[in-house]
Amino acid sequence: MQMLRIVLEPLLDKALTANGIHNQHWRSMLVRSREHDQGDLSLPCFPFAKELGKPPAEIAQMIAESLDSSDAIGEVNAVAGYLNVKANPVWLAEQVFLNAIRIGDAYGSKPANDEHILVEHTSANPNGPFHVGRARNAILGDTMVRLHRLHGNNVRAEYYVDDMGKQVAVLAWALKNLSASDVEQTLSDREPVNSKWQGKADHERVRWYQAAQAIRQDRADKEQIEADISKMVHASEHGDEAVLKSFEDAYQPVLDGMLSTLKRLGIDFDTFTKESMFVTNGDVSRLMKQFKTFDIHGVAENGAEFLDLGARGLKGKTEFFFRRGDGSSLYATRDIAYHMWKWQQCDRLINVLGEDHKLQAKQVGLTLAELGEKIPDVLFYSFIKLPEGKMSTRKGNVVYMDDLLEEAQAQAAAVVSDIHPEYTTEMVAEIAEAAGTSAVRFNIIKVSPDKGFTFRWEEALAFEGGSAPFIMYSHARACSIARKCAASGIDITSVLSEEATIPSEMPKGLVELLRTLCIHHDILAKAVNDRRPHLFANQLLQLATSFNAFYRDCMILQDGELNVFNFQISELARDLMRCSMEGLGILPVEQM
RNA sequence: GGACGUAUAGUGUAGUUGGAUAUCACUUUGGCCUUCUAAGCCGAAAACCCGGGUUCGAAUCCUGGUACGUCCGCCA
Repeated sequence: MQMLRIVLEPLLDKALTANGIHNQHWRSMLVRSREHDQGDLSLPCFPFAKELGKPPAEIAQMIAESLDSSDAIGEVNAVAGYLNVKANPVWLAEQVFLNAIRIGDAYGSKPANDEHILVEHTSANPNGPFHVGRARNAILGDTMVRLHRLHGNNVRAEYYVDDMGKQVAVLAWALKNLSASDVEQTLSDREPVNSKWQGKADHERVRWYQAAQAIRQDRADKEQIEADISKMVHASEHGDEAVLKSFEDAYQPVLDGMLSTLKRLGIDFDTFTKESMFVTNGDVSRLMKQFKTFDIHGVAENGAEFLDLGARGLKGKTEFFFRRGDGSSLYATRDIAYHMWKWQQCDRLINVLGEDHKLQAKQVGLTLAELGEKIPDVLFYSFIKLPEGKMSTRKGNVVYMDDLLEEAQAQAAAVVSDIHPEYTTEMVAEIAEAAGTSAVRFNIIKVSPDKGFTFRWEEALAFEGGSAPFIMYSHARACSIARKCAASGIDITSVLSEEATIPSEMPKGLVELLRTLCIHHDILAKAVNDRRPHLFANQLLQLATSFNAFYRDCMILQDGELNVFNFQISELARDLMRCSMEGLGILPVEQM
């Protein structure tokens, strides 16, 4: 609780000095109380024991007794060697009314500061529909974008389009050379496209890609095919505009299909940057020339070139190849050109990458350092697998995001119409869509990114306990109260601007809500700075839980009588829930 | 083989710049709707991979194992 810490530290400093403790190390020992019932901040006094020659319990007691009082401090106690300080609930309520808990908005409409942040995420090859594994990147990335905006930063969400190289070439070759019947014949042993997704280009065109992959292995003229594809790859890497255009015609509808899936999850991008740009504008060849001048530059037998990053501390395979024997560039080379370009337009750079990119990111980082550039922050995440094992389109062991969202919507609709038979079909569909997509996002974001994750339908579609609908429900309940007040003829605007009397005695649920409100911003800052969005997801669950406790203990409208203070707190909490939900991509519907 | 990451109740998960009685949810189980939305609330049971070390104090740090994941392409 930062706001309490600011008040407490000078008082503690004085009390500690008075008791003969002079080193300043204690500041880092003052931590959030582990025993929530005991306090908000705690100071373990064990390290002072040696210095003072007294038992820790006694020292804690001495400090407690010599601590000056303050409006901010409610209780001070010394237990088992710990000095516990609890904030005064009345003071917390004052802080809340003074707007100390305000956070920004998730749409970045009015950034509070001038720090420009570029978040690059997703950047999936445009060759097929998203499965839930690939979607972890998009959900993490979009959440980082939203949380940074909530934190007041100026953020750009960027998708790096892999518009050259072998994967796109294979897709382009297939669309040009294979008929629909060729494709269906080749893939006769696989599941057909779900009829629901017919006409959605990511689902349809991936069949061409898959058929081409099969044909490249088996067909009699496979060497000719390979040569054709190589020729296209080679041309693209030398910036051949006709070939790049044919690639674009092949992948763009696929990419559009993929983006419509993300759109359903509330995920948008500000800019799309094509990889080929760095070839056609000459950045890549300039970069390769510059690499030649480095003292860690090396040449292989066939003329391929590399940097020996072993000299810069890289372990294992230390040669980082940036140029093939035929003179063309590699993906990583272009990635470095891309990073230099990105650094020209932001103060901070965040890349969201799967753990399979760790080595590559290390190589890019070391090379950027060699070039005198800054190194980007990277948010790595571990993969999502299925109970049957690794997700693989080839083996048919895959769950498409489109299918998951449909199922989530359907199951949510069943719950809504069960609870509220009086709702119209349209209302049910709308609420179910919000609850379903929000639940899918939340179930992925609430888990620490570095933790492996096994996708299970029953967990992805859980709508109780620690889920998005649980949070949405608390918020909807707050909305319902406000509606009820308005309906009973209360002038909401004037009531909210009244100066309410803060009660000196508060029920437990109210105190808990105030304490939760007052650490909300601290947790947001930590989640953003440490790139750990799940911390904020857990805080939002805590906020919803605290609101439920407040709802239990504090009546707002009773026998037609409005409790102004309770209503103001309820509305503040409601607003904080709403913008926090938007920060995680949960839709704050007002009625459920 | 080498590098990196992960290991917490039956299940999933939080907590790791060392600190108290280890968080939350699901499951199991006992209660609460004639009062602002019960997708809710209150209670019970249940866990730090194994061995050593450092420390007043270790889930957290060091070390040695074990299990799982990822990488070790002139692919992207």
